[in-house]
Amino acid sequence: MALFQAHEPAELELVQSLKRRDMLLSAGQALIQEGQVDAPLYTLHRGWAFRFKTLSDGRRQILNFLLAGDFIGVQQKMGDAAAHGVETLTEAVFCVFQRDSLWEIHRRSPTMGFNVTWLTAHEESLVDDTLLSVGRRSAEERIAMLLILLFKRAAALQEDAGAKGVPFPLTQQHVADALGLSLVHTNKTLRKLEKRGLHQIIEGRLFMRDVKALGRLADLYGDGRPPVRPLV
Amino acid sequence: MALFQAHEPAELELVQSLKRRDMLLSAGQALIQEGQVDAPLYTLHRGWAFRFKTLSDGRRQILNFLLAGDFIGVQQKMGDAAAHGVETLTEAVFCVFQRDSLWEIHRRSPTMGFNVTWLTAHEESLVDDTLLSVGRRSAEERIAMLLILLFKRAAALQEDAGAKGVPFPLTQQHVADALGLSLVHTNKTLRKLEKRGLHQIIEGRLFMRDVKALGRLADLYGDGRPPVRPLV
DNA sequence: CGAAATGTTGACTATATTCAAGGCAAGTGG
DNA sequence: CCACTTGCCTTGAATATAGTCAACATTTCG
Repeated sequence: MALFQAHEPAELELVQSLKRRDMLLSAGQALIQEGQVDAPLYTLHRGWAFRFKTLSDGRRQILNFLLAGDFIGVQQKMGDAAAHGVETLTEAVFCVFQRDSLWEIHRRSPTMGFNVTWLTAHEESLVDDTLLSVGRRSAEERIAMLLILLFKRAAALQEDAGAKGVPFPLTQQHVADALGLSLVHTNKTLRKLEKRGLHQIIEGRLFMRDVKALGRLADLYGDGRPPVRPLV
Repeated sequence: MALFQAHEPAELELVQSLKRRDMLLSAGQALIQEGQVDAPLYTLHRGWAFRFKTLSDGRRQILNFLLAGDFIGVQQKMGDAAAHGVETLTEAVFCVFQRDSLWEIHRRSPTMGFNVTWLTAHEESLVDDTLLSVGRRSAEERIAMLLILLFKRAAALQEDAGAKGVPFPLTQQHVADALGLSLVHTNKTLRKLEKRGLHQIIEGRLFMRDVKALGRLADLYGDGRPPVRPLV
């Protein structure tokens, strides 16, 4: 797949040797509980998931969405409690690594170690983007931004996203929780943009009807296309 | 200093060999411009700074605050434009590395490479925390959270923070931009908490007057004490 | 000393939240 | 097969939190 770098056989072997097993979860299942100790490392092979945090009264913030190729669990140190939960949005397959694989990767392959750093930094930059949205964009702008970013990420994983759209497995509650909005306001804003002909969500698929207008709304720099990335 | 891990002589040497020079900036100076290409890597040795992003109409979001020991610039790939700016809050000393040091660190010391990954992941978790605040906490709660977190971080770098307070070089505009609030609302909320006796800011120093009440307000789990960390 | 940056406060407004009610589609059990 | 529940989407009305505007005080700094 064009999104991912080609890797040396030795690197692939290394990763294979650290891999424990595959894990299949159905939609809406928890992969990591908030506060869980010593959660393993994962990569997401297929499907969608998200990382989140909650306050004690139940308010939830989605930190980012996870798509194929995302690496999960670098944040917590060994022996630490997970600072965030991870839950699936669709049926999803994860590749499970034991906790100390992070160290093994660094020890046995500087290249792969570097890749892990890069992946981690890249994920941070996604959270940075969301923080800018949630802190400084209006509801309309936030939604425009989210649609563009998710569309681009999902489109990088498939062929003809323009015509067939991309999967959009989020409920409006997920959108609200990702953008720091209430469910009701999210619904109204989503409807407004759809009525203006900017996008459509039909049967769980997202279609971009006016990317330019959405981009203007979101004040998006650059093409927003995800960079080519390493795969662990 | 108790906050930082002890390192092997070989590791210290490696870092020294990659170091280009020291750099002194006065307060309010830009270290990295948003969009700047091929910015070097830095560590912050002394002083305070912050990372931020702006929208084209000037709205600004502060992503996080940087204190002594923080590593700067891992996010951008070689040849990439910086996705965020960095600016000093106080006079500050930075240690400058050339751009490819990141790779050299990984190549020449798996341990230090691992540390860089850890540091990057840790910084992400700070942004995660802020995103939770900005997305789901009220203005009062956000401010309580920010005060606690900055206090703990600053206190870890000095002796008797309880009595003498910690430096607090932020203007109210910085607080507003970090929390996604307007300047006026930030001012009013800050005054409200101060009148309730939760904290005081006097001559650029922050004093915690009722940490428990602040913690309750912020819905803070754990002790919020920053973990022991590697130094690069 | 004067200018510029920062902090403070009140009045007004707007964006977004909460509350409430209802619709639709899918799944479940009798 | 049909009533019933459940989850998700939709909409209007009332409310609240936070934003904007404006004016002035205070501090900092050249």
